[in-house]
Amino acid sequence: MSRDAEATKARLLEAATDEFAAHGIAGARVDRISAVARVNKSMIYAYFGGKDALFDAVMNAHVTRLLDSVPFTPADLPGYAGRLFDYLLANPHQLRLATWYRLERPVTGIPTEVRTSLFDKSAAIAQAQRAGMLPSTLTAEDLLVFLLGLVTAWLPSSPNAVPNIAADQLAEHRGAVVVAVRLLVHSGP
Amino acid sequence: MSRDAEATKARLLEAATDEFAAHGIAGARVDRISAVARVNKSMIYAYFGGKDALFDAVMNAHVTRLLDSVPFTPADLPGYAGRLFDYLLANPHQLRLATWYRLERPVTGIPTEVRTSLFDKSAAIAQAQRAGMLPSTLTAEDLLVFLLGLVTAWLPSSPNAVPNIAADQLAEHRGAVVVAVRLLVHSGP
DNA sequence: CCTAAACAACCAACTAGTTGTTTGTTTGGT
DNA sequence: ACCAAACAAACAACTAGTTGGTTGTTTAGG
Repeated sequence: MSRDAEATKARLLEAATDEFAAHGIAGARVDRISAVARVNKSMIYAYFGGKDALFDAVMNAHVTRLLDSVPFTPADLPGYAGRLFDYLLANPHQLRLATWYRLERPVTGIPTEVRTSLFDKSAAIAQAQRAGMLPSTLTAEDLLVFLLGLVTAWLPSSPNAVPNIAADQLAEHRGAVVVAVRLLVHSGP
Repeated sequence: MSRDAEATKARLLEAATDEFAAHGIAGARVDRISAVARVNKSMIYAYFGGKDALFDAVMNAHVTRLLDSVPFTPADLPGYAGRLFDYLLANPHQLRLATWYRLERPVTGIPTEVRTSLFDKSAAIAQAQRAGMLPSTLTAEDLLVFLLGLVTAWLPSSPNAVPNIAADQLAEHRGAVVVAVRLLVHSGP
């Protein structure tokens, strides 16, 4: 158990996740991360390269985990919204990290992984619309973005100053999210 | 023009707004603020008390300005959504400041001013529902939060990793936002 | 099987620069 | 002459990143 590079890297990543999710890039402290991970600070620079690169590593890990944890189902958008809501509720770091990224990385733009993912989802919705399985009241892009907006509306770290309520109380709004998305995709009678 | 306390305070507030909106509380630099405002650094402490208090001053100014710039119309929620969208598009600092606040002030909770504002709006929606002017498919609270989620969905600094597009391109989505809110409040045929 | 060189993992201490905040003094208007 | 407004300079605390050396693990030669 003593000298395990992979285990050390993992401990650093875990501690970094908590630290970055709590304080963002500028607010995070390298010393705190290494202290929590019980690893010498210099290992961060040996394994990841630096503070910013460590944040990128944390971010990438979370993005890939989200993307293949919640499969996209263009034929069942309300169901997708519900599952995405569940995931974000169970992984509260995800949204905070994403929000920090959006605020503190205005230049970099969003990761290519996410970009292509959004592009693919949008294309899938557009195809479903052409097939008549989804209404064309809204464009595919709008529909996707609004779905995300509805899913994140109740969750903390949304820009909307919604009261920060406990996780079990948040869960009560899952049904409403699904209903709202259904209203968007069942437009008309 | 030289010795005007109010003018210096205003210059500091303006510079602080840009700085905090760009970098948040932890990332903001007091030196940059005073440099941009062309005011000695120590005046920040004389007039506001410190970095955090300066952020609060900036935040309060923006909140009150937003609240009495965009009147709430419970009978016309799509219209309200459109006007709110316009305001946030014209004042890009607003959403960034609000998001920084949410992320970096987890303890404080949201300002009471905002809290009561949300409470009042929610109550007004509930009353309109009882009067039969709005459907009761969703609770008043859900309806309000989803409206905010839809309005902010396309805007930058939303947690959703939506491509950062130019302001004039964003404006093209205004119509879609209004339509989406209309779908929520015109449930059924 | 043994041992010593080679290597990887790890650490304590240090550096150079930055940060928010304070203090003592100077200046300008009335 | 008075006092608020403004400033320059200094301070103590903190921060990301580095360095030289130490310790455990692997491996090659006998």
